[in-house]
Amino acid sequence: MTKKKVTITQVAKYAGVSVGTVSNYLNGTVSVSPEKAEKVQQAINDLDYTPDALASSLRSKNSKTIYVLTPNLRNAFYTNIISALMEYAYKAGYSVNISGYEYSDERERKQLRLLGSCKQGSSVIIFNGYNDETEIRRLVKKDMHVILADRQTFVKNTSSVNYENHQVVFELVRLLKEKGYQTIGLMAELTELENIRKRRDSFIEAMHYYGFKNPEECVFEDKSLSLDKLRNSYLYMKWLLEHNKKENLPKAWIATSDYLAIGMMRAINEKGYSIPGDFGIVGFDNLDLSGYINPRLTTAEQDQELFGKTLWEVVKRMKQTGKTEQIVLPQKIIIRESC
Amino acid sequence: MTKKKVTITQVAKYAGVSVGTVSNYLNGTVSVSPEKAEKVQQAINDLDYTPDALASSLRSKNSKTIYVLTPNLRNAFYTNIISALMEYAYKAGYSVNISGYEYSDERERKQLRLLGSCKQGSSVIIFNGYNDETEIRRLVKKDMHVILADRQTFVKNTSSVNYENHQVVFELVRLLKEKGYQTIGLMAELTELENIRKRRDSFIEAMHYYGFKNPEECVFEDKSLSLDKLRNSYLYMKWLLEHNKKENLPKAWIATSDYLAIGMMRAINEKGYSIPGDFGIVGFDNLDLSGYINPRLTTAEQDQELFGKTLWEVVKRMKQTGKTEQIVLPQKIIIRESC
DNA sequence: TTGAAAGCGCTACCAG
DNA sequence: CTGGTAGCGCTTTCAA
Repeated sequence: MTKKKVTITQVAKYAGVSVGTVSNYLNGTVSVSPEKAEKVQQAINDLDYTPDALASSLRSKNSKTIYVLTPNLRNAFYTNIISALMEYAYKAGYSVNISGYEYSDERERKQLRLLGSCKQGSSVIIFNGYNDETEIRRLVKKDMHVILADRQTFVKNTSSVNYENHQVVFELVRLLKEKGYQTIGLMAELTELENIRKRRDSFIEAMHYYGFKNPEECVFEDKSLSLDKLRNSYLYMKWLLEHNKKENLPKAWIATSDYLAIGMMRAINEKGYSIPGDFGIVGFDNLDLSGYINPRLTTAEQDQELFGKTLWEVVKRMKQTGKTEQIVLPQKIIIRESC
Repeated sequence: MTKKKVTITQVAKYAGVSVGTVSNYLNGTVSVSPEKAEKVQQAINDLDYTPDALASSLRSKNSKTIYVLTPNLRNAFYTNIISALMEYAYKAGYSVNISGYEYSDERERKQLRLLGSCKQGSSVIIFNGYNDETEIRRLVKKDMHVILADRQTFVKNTSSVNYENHQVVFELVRLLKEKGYQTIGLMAELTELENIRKRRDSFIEAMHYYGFKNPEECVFEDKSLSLDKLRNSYLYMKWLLEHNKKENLPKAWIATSDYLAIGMMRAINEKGYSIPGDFGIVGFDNLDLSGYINPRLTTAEQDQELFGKTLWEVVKRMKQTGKTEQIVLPQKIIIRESC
């Protein structure tokens, strides 16, 4: 009872024309006479024909899918960007293929390797990632368009889209200093990630610059913080609060992501401390939620819609011109209640 | 300077065997003698060959990609489920193709139509959605395996995975009654979505059952609430608070999603009211964040990891047996501080 | 403009 | 077990 797949050949036969004509009609590569066109359309309707995208791109070496490799889909930061990207892709008839590597570099390399079996000319967007230069070069050599997103590493013949991460940290430190905080701590995730490392380094620089002492000792980082951030930062902060006198902890905190900040806030709240009274907190990302929690979170906004849009534009331009480009997007500090 | 794509033919030539042998070696369909195997592997390494997935599935009519159609990626509910699914898919060498339809039924149909050009035998997972029966039937007719997720609509020859939405609402109403709330309101999104409608209907039933009067008047629903939930529920609640005396509003609220609940909480907070003192709130979903906000949100948990896993199992079973199945997953109420 | 024919890179089948 | 060969469904020459 299984209906046989309708092919272009059948359509051609039904319409009494050649497959070439049907193909031309479908793609508009060459114009087709009105009568034939009508017959073909009729056949398509009658037979309920849909072109096979696979066969099409096999032959035409031109795939309409964008591959996205991301740490995971559990972080709104990525999903917002990808959403925006998908939006543009959709309008242009592209589809988006997503995979996650859960912050494992081994796994990332594996996925990258898998991508090697996709059509040349496909676009590949890689979020963060590390220790992957070799695999990336493989892809580039296979003529894929790779775009490095939200990371600093530079690989030859790839494009990149990033947020500015130096100046914004300086501004954050200055803001906290101006608000009167005498000590500032940095709560940071896994520093193998380039942009987090950048924020860490800039933090130390800025602290020196603004006259704080021993900034190195104010950096709190932990591998656990890159996974299940909410829970682990909560646990970490809770531990800090239980094992230190309040006076010995920084009065203000910069968290390298809003998730971290929110987890910390929970721990601080539970201990009976107030924000921003006892501790000031600023985050990074400006998640949708960050303006709705209590107190509302001060954070460095990274415009994700813009990022997604930029990504799409780079994809398109690379297809057209084959040229790579490096783009740096600004961050903006959103001052709310938490510091 | 562009490197020509390495094909199976070249590998065969280089290794001094036939393409068939290389294919057999690669797929393990038929065993290959050790010497030949070694030669082939050598050739693969030397030439840096990667099989073309497209050509492979064109020929074998067996695609290893799962298509997911979701309202969007901005809701952690979906992304958590998809994350879990991706995890299983990844382990089995499948890839996941995601598109969003932004809650537009027209757009959903369009995407569904596009999916028609994918390989027969592919799996398609559709989250929510409505007015799409015709397109779904088309896909089924083309021998695709379609799985309806988180929706009640039944279409012949499709599988489905859902949460139980009737009993859980009864339990919620009972919980609030037992906590002493005299009036309960329901804050609900767009009711074209089957599961939301189900919650609404169950709410009215449950309210009657537990002796509340005029439950129909306690239903607050608005189309705006399905998009940008956080902001729009905040705005809606703010409006309600400004245009009604506190005594005239329900003392307890059931929101059909945590996002809605969080937006409402913000509005209540801003007005200077306390939770759960002045208003009790319960949500639906149990987002990661819901246990970390202030006050911690009581909510009906829908185990998203389990949902994703179930989805994957259904995909696999459909591929193996071709049989469809209907699965209903339980919800669990997580009692925290907000009521 | 149109039809015929030659593949895209791979798997499946067949004979040996 | 192996090599040869016929396609999967489509696009793209190329002549007509």
